[in-house]
Amino acid sequence: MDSGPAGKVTISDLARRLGISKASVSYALNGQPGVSESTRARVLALAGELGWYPSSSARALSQSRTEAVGIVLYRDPEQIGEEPFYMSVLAGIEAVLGAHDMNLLLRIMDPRTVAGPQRRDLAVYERWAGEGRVDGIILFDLVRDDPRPAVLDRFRMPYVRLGAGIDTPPGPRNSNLTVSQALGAATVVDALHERGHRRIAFVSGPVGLVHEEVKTAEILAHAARLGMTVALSSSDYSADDGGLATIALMAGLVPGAPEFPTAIIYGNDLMAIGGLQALGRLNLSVPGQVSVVSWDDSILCRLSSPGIAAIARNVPELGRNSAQLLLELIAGHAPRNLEAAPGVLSVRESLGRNTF
Amino acid sequence: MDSGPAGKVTISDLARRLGISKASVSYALNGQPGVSESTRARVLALAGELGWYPSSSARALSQSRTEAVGIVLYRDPEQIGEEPFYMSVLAGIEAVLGAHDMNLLLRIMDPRTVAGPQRRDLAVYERWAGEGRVDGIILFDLVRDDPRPAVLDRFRMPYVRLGAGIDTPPGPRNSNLTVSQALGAATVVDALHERGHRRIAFVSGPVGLVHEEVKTAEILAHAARLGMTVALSSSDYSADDGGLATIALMAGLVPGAPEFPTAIIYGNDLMAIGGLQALGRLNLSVPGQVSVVSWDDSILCRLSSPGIAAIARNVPELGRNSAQLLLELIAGHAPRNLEAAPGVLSVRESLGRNTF
DNA sequence: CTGAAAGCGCTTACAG
DNA sequence: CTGAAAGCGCTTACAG
Repeated sequence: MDSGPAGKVTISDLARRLGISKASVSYALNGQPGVSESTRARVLALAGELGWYPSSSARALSQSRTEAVGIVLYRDPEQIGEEPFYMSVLAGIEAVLGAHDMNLLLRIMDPRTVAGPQRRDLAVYERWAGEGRVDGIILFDLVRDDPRPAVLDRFRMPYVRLGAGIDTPPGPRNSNLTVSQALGAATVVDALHERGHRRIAFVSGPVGLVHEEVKTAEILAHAARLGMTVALSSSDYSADDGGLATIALMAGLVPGAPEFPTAIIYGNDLMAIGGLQALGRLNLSVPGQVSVVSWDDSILCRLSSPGIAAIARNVPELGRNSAQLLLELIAGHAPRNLEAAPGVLSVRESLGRNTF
Repeated sequence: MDSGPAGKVTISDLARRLGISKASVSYALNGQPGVSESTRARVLALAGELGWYPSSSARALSQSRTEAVGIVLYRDPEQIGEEPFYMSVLAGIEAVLGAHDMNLLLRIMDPRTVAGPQRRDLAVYERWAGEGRVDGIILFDLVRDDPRPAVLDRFRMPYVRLGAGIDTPPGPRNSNLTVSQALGAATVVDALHERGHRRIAFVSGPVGLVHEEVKTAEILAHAARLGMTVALSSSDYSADDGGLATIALMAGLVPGAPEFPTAIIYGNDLMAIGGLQALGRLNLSVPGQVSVVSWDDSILCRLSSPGIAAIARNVPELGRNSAQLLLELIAGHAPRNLEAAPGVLSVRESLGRNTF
């Protein structure tokens, strides 16, 4: 009920005013043994009265714990804004972190403002780790030969890989939230096969992203088992480029011809949206002549007309699980992998029977 | 080029190995005067070799600067994921913060898990300020009699209000990024008036949000000047609730009747989307019988069919400007207000002539 | 130009 | 149960 500090209230202030030592104050405030209950009560009362808060820097310095977790989003900010995935997974992460009074340090970096061949985000990871600014890190968008784990390992910084392949082993200081792309691939390819599609196409996200490469491999494998053929293309996850990839894929092909894909799978929702528009420009009807399926569901797929069928994953749950894994690591528990629940197919108008 | 620290390298390590004092090392590392150039060079070389990084906690403790800025998003996480506004403004903020090596501390809190009448986010602001965890804060979603400024003022924590009314004065330790809703209201109401609309409706966001209240007042004022009438409703920014508000607004009204609004303005894109679907369910054609305009533009408005006309603001710029204002405050400059550029109307199919 | 020392606000063995 | 002291890793007057 005081009118506010004219400067920070410290445990020294509390100790002085109570005529006891800083140590006793600290024990009392932290619920540690070593003080009588009456002393503890007096300390807590005065702390409340004076509006004492522990200095996070002082605590971090003496405990080597910052109570913060870091995430770097290395993606075109414009895309990040349009793709609901990121905010949803962040919200899931935050729900768990907040419940444990942990803070999220977020960095959004635009890869396009790059000069050299080096990823600019590496410097941020190195700095955060070197400065001891965070207690752990969650890694998004893993790529083949990802350079980030080595940097973090060097500093003994705990981390979780979100969306690692199911065969990724946990390390000495890192767990993985694994995603089985095989199940997703089977779901979507089966759905197309059932509807009579025999020649399909897959427009993946950026080459190099592990989960996109695995998706591609799994789609190829599952389609081959069912005697289907797959045309491949890749794009940068944006709607515009997804449209371009679609045009490159379909240009010059005659509907009904043997090499004409009767269904296209897109690696994310934005590319599916762009693809849908491109198909319209090519005068191809969806789903009349071409079916469209997105690998991720979102409001965009629901809003589109026709609505876009999609593999729906529980994205906030992805976030919650990875945060949980990281908190365990930070608490000193043994690393472990956790497998994310597979997505289910949301059937919408863009998915139809092959009519050829 | 070392193989990595088996523990943190400190300035004491550097001082010992070079046979000089910690003070000299510190001066050398920070580009301060007080060391010879040759000593400085030796220190920098060794620091590089050993992979030294300053401890952020130690620095924060001795400088009372955390190099972090805080933001609390107190909104339904699901909505946040769907609405591109938040990620876009965060990306803009990050662009400026990152360029100044500042970090963003983000908290996403779900207001629905509330128990009492008190806003749960207040505790986070108080804690961040009390613990000295951030150097400044950006406030989103200002409400009437917003309790947050008082909390921050009490701790002398610098802050910027994003989207304050143009008449909000800067305080001793806070600047404002103001938005002129009058210009937006004039733009949209004029556009409707020109197209022959005389009775319109406005579905605002949550009552209590300052910018929604101001939007309402400005729309009413401008419409009155033009001899138009306005029916009012409010909703919670979600698509579903925007649909419900629309139904409540239009139910029982006969197209063409004097009290039938021929155009509806929505406070954000999600409500406009939901409203559009609701109008469809009411068998009202857009823009044949009702025109629709959203106060914020996004990919959702572009994707919708019919496309939704919208007031397009430069959202990342909003973020960049507010971050800039906050960095100035943190650097000790005088508070000031900055007025955001007014939005321009993106005309799309949902905006048509009044046919009654 | 350089070093010894105090201080930032906490935590944590270590003696009484 | 309580206090005096050292330490976390920096910065910054203050003497030489």
